[in-house]
Amino acid sequence: MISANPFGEFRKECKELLEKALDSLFPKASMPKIVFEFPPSLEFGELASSICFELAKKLGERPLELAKKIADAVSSKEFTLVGSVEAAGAGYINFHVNHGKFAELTFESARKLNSDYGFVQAEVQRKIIVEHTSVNPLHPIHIGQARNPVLGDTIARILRKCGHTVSTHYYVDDVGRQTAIVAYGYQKLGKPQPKGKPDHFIGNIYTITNCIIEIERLKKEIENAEETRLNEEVERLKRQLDEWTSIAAELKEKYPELFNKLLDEIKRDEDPEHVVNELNRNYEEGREKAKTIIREVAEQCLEGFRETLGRVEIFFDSWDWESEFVWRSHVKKTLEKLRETPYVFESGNVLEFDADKVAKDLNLKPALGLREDYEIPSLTLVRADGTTLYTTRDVAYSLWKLERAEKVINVIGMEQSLAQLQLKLALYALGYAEKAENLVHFAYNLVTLPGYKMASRKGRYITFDRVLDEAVERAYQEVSARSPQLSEEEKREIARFVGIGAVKYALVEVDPSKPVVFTWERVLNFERNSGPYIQYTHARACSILRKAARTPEKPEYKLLNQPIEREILLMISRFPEIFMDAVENLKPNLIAEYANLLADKFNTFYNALPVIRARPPELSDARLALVDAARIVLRNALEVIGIKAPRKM
RNA sequence: GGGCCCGUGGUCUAGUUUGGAUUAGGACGCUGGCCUGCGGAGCCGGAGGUCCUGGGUUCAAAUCCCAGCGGGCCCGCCA
Repeated sequence: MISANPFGEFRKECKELLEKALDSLFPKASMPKIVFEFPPSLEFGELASSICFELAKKLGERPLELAKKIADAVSSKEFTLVGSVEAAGAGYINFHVNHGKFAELTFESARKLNSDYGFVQAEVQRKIIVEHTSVNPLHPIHIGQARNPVLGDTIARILRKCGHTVSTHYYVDDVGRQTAIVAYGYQKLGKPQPKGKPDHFIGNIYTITNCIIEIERLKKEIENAEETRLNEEVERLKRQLDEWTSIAAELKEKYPELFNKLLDEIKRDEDPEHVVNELNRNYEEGREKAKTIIREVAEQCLEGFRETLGRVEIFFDSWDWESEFVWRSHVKKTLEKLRETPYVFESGNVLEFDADKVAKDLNLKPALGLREDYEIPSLTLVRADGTTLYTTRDVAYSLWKLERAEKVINVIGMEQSLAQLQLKLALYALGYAEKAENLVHFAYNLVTLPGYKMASRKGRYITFDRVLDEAVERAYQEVSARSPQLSEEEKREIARFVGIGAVKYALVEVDPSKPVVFTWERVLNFERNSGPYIQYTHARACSILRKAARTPEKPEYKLLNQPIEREILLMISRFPEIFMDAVENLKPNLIAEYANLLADKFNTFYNALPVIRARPPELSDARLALVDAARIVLRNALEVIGIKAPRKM
């Protein structure tokens, strides 16, 4: 017999036993919901119920007395996976598994299901779009943004594993002032061939151009403010100017040639900002000249992104260009429909969306987790010059996605929570309540640097490429020191998956809602609690199986009675439940944490007990089955978070 | 000013949604052991804690509620 969820079978049996016992003992009493918890130690069994504390009040008995009665009643029933039931502590009912039977079920299930073990299929399989990464094509992906692809890719992987049809989408944000700025600089340089990696090259042009334009803009604003004698305003602007001037000095030192050339060229324009705005408007209108230049820049950036993401084996099914939604009138049509609702109004020359009124009229605040007295800020849909804003265009894009999938998960940093809320309310306003409910904002917290704040517009960031380079280099040094006998090619290969495994693990391991402070120490960890540690443990398990060179013919599972063996058994049996928990709550970190804990236990086992030379042979066979099952689960867990499980390293 | 997120030994982190066991799990760092054993990227041991604070609910609170405090983010005709 095998099961997709061995621990679930045990849990089910415990529940049935407890229900029957309660029913026969207290046929008339209304029972609290039966939930189980994990005892603090295996001495107290594998599952426990604290129902007696609650029942004691209702029935006027002591919890422990009740627990004893219930345990006795349960014990008179027939068991299959349950081994024994007892009352303990102040009133717990503890359920122990029958180790022999449970080990057989668990290890045989893991080994037979193999690469499918743990991945319990969803009851309803859906079409799901996961939009993630979507870094603007202006500069390289930096380490602050790298949490996004790693989380997004893992979410896509776990959803696929439970049978959903998942499509990963990258939203190319090529519309807007920022892309116009970089294209402007690129044009000023005479459309140069990139030196080095194209996204890095474009990133430098962007930062420098943006900086020069900002300085010009601030100088003009200060002149204006001085004329009207707004002293506070002047001070504020001067502080901003100071900051940009120091950024300019940094950039000039780092990239003197590029900086000076851009400065000379931009100075020729009377009003660079006006040229940029013009370019932006021409692009939205789909004029050929603007299209050629902006697409050229964006494509170069994306080429760099594909290379970086390819290194970490993250790929996309669809690249959705924001401009397409503008040019093909999706945005215009959506705006027209929004205008017909009572929630859009003009203010000055701009068009505003009253998100708060929608929430109030449809009574959505409680469902959205908002207080009634919280007033949701309105959203500007259209600028005075007639161009649209990012969130406006995102409404059209979201509708497009929701027409193609039953559920859409947007992996976007939590700093965009308000915009995502306004977007959702726009869908409600348009009458797409069901679609709005199928739109999920998967919000994750920021990655920060200990010294200063990363700011891509200011050119202050550590690129993802650099982090990957460092990690692979460190891994190369490690592998060279540990295994000098390997060929150069083998060392390079191992260094690659070890270094990248370390980085991915570090980014996926932490609860997405918690902030992460980036340190090299965190990412370049190859010891306990790291990707490489789990990879190493997997390789160790493979090594035992390789040396044994036999399949376990007649394992006697009840001989696996050492505490560490029972702990590993329990963990392997629970992998399917951990996976389901990770899927339902979109918490990929649970799988990383689980894999690390299983690796810990496996290493303890490895060190304490012999496998191949264990006697009698039936015990050796049972341990071999355990090792094989652990190997399978470690591999499955690593693969579902996108980390390679090597046989050797 | 308003909203959201986070707060757990020196540092990092699990547990908080669904409250439970005299001992709040891990890791790093510190420290003492284990290299003739199936891979030492390992194993075994030790020291180190106001679970941010104060109230409340409960037989039981790191977990739930209220009020604060600290840090981050957002409240733009940026994305």
